[in-house]
Formats: sequence, C-alpha cells, structure tokens
Amino acid sequence: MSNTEKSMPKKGDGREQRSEESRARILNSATKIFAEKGLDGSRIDEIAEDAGINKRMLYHYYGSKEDLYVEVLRYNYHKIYALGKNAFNLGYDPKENVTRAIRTYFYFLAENDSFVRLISWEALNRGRYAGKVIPQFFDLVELEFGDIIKDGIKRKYIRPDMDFRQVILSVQALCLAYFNRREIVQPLWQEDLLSEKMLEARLQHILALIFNGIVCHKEE
Amino acid sequence: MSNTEKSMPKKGDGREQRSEESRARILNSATKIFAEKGLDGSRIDEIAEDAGINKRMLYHYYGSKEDLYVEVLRYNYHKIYALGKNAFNLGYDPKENVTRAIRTYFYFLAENDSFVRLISWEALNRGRYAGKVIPQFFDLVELEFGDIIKDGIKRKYIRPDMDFRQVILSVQALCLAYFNRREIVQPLWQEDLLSEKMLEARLQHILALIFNGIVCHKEE
DNA sequence: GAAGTATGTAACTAGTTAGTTACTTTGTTT
DNA sequence: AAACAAAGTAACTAACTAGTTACATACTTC
Repeated sequence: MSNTEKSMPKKGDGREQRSEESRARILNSATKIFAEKGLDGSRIDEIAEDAGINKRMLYHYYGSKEDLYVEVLRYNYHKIYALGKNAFNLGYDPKENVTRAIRTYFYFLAENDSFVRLISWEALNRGRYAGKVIPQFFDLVELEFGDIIKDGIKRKYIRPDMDFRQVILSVQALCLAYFNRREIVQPLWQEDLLSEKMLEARLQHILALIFNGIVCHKEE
Repeated sequence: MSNTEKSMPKKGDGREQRSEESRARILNSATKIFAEKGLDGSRIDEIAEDAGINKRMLYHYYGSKEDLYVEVLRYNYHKIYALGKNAFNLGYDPKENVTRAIRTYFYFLAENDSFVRLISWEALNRGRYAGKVIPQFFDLVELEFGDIIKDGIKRKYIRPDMDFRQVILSVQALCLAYFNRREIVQPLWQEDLLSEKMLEARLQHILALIFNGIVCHKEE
C-alpha cells in the first residue's frame, strides 16, 4: 500500500504541519523501501512516488539518498532504544529478568519486520551507515541486557564462565535468525512461521536453549 | 587483489583450457564482488575487469548478471554440500557427533567469508535466487545434521521435546551471527574476533550453550 | 493586501550501467 | 596453408538514476 492515500496534505493545513507530514511520509516510505531492497536496490524516485511527494522536496528535506538512509536507520533504531529503556529494567528473579527481556526483544522483532531487515542490510554494509547512529542507541540496549546477565551471574543463577557479550550476541542471533532466514526456512518447514503458534514455539525453544541447552538433565 | 595477475591465459594454452580458465576467473571474481556488495551493489564491468576479461566474454559464458549470480551461489553452496557429505557422518557418541558437526560448520564459516556473506544477501533477497540452487544442496546438509540430532534423541542424550528443525536453525544462527555481525560487534568488544583465541572462545560458548544453556547445573 | 518565504512541480542533466554489435586475433582441423 | 570456429576487443546503445534548475503556488506575517 502506498503512503499517499492515507495522509495527503489537506489544503487547509498550516504550513508547518504539512511540512511535518511530508517529512514523516518520506521517512515511512523510505523505511519500507530501504528495508525491502536495501540502499543499492532502492530508487529515490520510487520512495518519492510512494510518499506522494516530489523528488525536489525529498532532497530539500533529507539532502541525499545516503543521508535519508541514515535518517531511516536513526528513526528505526530509536524504536528499540525506547523498548530497552522501558522493558529491560531489573527485577528480583534472574530467570524472570532474562525471560522478560528475551520475550520483549523477540516479539519486538516479530512486529518490526523493517527493523529486522534494516539491521541485516547494515550488517552486510559492515555497519558503514549504522556506525553514525549506533553509538547513541544500540549499545544502551546491549548494556541493559548485559546488566541482566551480570546480575544473574552474581546471584549464582547463571554460570560464572559465561561471557555476557557472547550471551547477548547469542540471544540476538537466536531471535533474529528466525525472522531473518524465514523465507529460506519456510519451504523446508512447510509452516507459517509467523503464526501465533509458531512464534511462541520458537520463543519457547530459545528460552529452553538459553536456560538449559538441548541435553537431558536429571533435575529441574 | 585482482584476479588478473595470477592466471592470465598464456599464449600457448589450448583453446579449451583458456576458456576454462576464463570461466573460472570470472566465477572467482564474481564470488568476491557479489559477496562484498550484493547483487544490486555489484557492477558487471567491475567483475569483468577484476577477472581480466572482456565483458563480451562474460556475457558469452554466463548470459546475464542474474545468471552469473545464480552460478556463484551454486558454486559456493556446493562447497558446504561437499563438507556435509564428508564430515557429518554418524559416529557412536551423540555428544561427539554434535560437537564435530558444529565445529566443522563453524570453522567452515570462519574460512569462507564469501559464503557467509552470500547466504546473508540471499536471506535478504528472500531466497529468490538461492531457491534455484538450494533444493539440490542445502537441505542435504540440514538433513544430515537433523539425523545427528534425531539420533541423539533416540539415545536419550538429547531432550525429546527438542524440535530438531529449531535446533538446526539455532546452531546455524549461533555460528553465522558471529561472522555476520562481526563488524557491528567489533567496536563494542574491542577485540579481533577472527583471532584463533576468539574463534575458539566463540565455538566453546556455542557448544556450552547448545549442550547446557547458561544456567548453573549441579551435576556434570 | 503586499511582500516574502516555504512548499511544490515538471522538465532536465550528467553520469552510470546492463547488455550488444561489428570487428580482430588466435588456435584447430583437414 | 586455408578454412573455420572459438576467444577476445572496443566502441556503442538504450534505459536508468541521483541530483538540479527554473518556475509556480500558497501560506504567513507585517
């Protein structure tokens, strides 16, 4: 669905508001198209058309294709930054903390396909553009999750030989890969990976793996 | 390093051999450049120049940019197919089997950066091109690793509630992410992620996670 | 309500890019 | 060695694409 229909500027609007709406429409369309096709695969004309705006104004607001791309990254990374700030706070029970953080992260990814794809493109871009944006946002989430892990170790719930950086990377990987590699996996699994049932099954698998691994343990 | 220097066709070579060499040089250069920049980011002219060959011949041998890309995928997927055939055979000890398979896969990725990047691009392409190649190769590896997991369950070493498809995806994710997200992680970790020490540390972390998870267990 | 400024449009430009064509060189076969 | 075919070259084309320019419209402010 194109962006145009839902919010073309009305004639009576104030100038500032219309401009604000134009900027927002461009950002939404750019998010959609950059996420779908990457920086190289996307066309400025397509973004402008999808946003229902003239190319002239797109350049007026965002300067260049690359600048727009960086803005898109900033805009989307901000979402997960906000998520971390709200949902990653430390409660008493370590298992509870880790579970909540992973669940929050997992369902955030499930609902933000653009985000998943944007960070995947960026990984392939070797973080060339994300580097301009990440220092402000990303490590904050990582650090907050890192605190949860470190707290779990201190309370002797998590094994002390676990490097929290490795754990963070692993949790990210386990969550991301499910969405990231969805289209590759789908034909082999023959199931709708985004159904409520399958999402929950994946989350439970991740939690089981993170907490206990695949091996039979006598206790629990 | 360009491909040209090492193997420009010698004047005395037979026609067939020169042609074979040209095809190979194109495939190597294309692998390098497609892996680096993706399908959209790569230029045919750049590939031709790197291969030290005229564009005319590139089209003569491979037809079109997309066809060449598919050939590159086929060529590289074949490597891991060969790997699976040799290294994923079933021994007696389930833990041993899983360990060997993961170690083999992990170090294969460590040594085949192009492969890592190509499958990552393909995930973002929604498997559009890999789909033409995967049926022959990829699921074979997956199935062989699947057999190892299923065997482990039968022997009561692996928990019976583990879905082997989820386990495969998780192992892939844990290995891939380390290389895939290397450049993003590097500035935060401040270490050379490809050093022998760090590679082995990551592998040990993956094995620990897969077998036992992060939680303290009394036995072992 | 006039002047000024932000928003918007369409046509254009200069450079790029996948793919082609007309032609040359070189190895092979008889 | 002549005839043929495969390998190779350089210049070209048509379509595309990021970014610009000259011009028009409409809101705001004085």
